[in-house]
Amino acid sequence: MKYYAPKGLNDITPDDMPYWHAVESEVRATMPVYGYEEIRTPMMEKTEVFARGVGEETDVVEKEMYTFDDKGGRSMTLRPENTASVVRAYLEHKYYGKEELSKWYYLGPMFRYEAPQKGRSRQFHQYGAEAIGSNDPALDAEMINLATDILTSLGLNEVGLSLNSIGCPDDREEYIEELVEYLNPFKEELCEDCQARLETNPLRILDCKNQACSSIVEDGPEITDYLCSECRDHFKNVKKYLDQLNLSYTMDPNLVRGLDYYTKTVFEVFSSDLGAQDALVGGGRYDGLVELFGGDPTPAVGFAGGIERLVLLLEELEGVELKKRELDVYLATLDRETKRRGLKLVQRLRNSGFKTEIDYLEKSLQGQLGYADRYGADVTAILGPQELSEDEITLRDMETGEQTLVPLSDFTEKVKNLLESE
RNA sequence: AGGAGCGUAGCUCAAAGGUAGAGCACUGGGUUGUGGUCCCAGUUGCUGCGGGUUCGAUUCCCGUCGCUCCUCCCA
Repeated sequence: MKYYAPKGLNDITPDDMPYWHAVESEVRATMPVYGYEEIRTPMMEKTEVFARGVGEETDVVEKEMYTFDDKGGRSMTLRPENTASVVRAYLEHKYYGKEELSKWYYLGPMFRYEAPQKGRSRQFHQYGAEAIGSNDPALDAEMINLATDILTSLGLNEVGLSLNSIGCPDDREEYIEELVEYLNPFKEELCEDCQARLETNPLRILDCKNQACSSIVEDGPEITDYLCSECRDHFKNVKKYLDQLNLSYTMDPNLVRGLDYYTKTVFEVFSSDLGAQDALVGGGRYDGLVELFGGDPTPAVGFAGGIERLVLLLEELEGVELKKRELDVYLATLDRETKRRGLKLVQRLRNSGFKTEIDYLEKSLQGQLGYADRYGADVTAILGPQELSEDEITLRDMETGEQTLVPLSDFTEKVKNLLESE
């Protein structure tokens, strides 16, 4: 084979498509129920949108962006996530003046340059929601409710919810100081990456999976102990609302998320049935992002979920109902003349909305019936020279094998009757 | 970026330093124009690519390309 799709960019073939459609239609059905409208932003932005929005020190910006110069010499980047773009669009179209609370959802491809593995590819797909304009902790709870609703509606019940609050920037500053002070004596025991993080981004040490690092962190200070009264109160209420909604969660003091814009509530939904990449959904509040992009201070909260990972789970799940190609009618023809007449009949059936197929492989009648059977045709119409000479056609009920000869003039009508009597 | 594994028929997978196999699928026949089950027969391969060792390599060695999983982080 000479040509392959580029590494990490995958085809979604017709075999996979039923799962994708299941996810996409669930998203499109559920989002409006919670009051979210769709927004579509471009698949690329000027690089600074992500560099600034997501944060210069993040893994995503530091090493995972697909960045290139366009012909005008502008640095462009394929979107690695969608929140920054949505906020940019929110400000660009001045939605702050149009509505007090913007509730939007999206669905589409994202790009990150990483080594592909199970549940991770360079082009991947996310669905997500953003609510811009309210700091109500009930909205955080709604967001989590929405995210889990989509998963459970798809039949995934075995998922976990991790929750934390990383407070406001002031809280974090204070906490980071404490954290660094605590970690400094252990500096030599930390992994190389974390030794660097101690300088650049100490919070990221919390979610380092290195055994040594995590056991050191375990006995260290927890950020929730450093929240200001407002943030503490906010978080307390988020939890209260979650209880109210019967959404169970696990507190994870080390959950800090990889993107810089988060404030207060952060959460992840994961599945133990996935491989190493077990996060299905990630999200949180980002009260500072709108302001960072030049707008008035505007609180916001959102989440994003990965479609590939969902599809992986759905494929393993029994009882997901999938609509495969399935025929209503197959029209068998036996020679050139009957094929010619048959095409017209097929056109008529299709215009009436029946899924209809005719032979293009020069199969024998036996072969054609086999094909009809394989694709689940309810009725096979047989048009041979015998039928044609009498202006008739044979209708075969594929379930019973019963055949009737009907006048060509009544064809569509008779097919319709047969299908309806099923 | 580093580590591990794997590339054999359309698919799933065997084999073994000496003629490359099975199941499924496909085609034909049993049924001159009748599916599902059954029986019989048939088609299918640059064994990823390049080099080396050898009388002989698909097998052993080296390289290369591709895929997969893992480390890190995340969707």
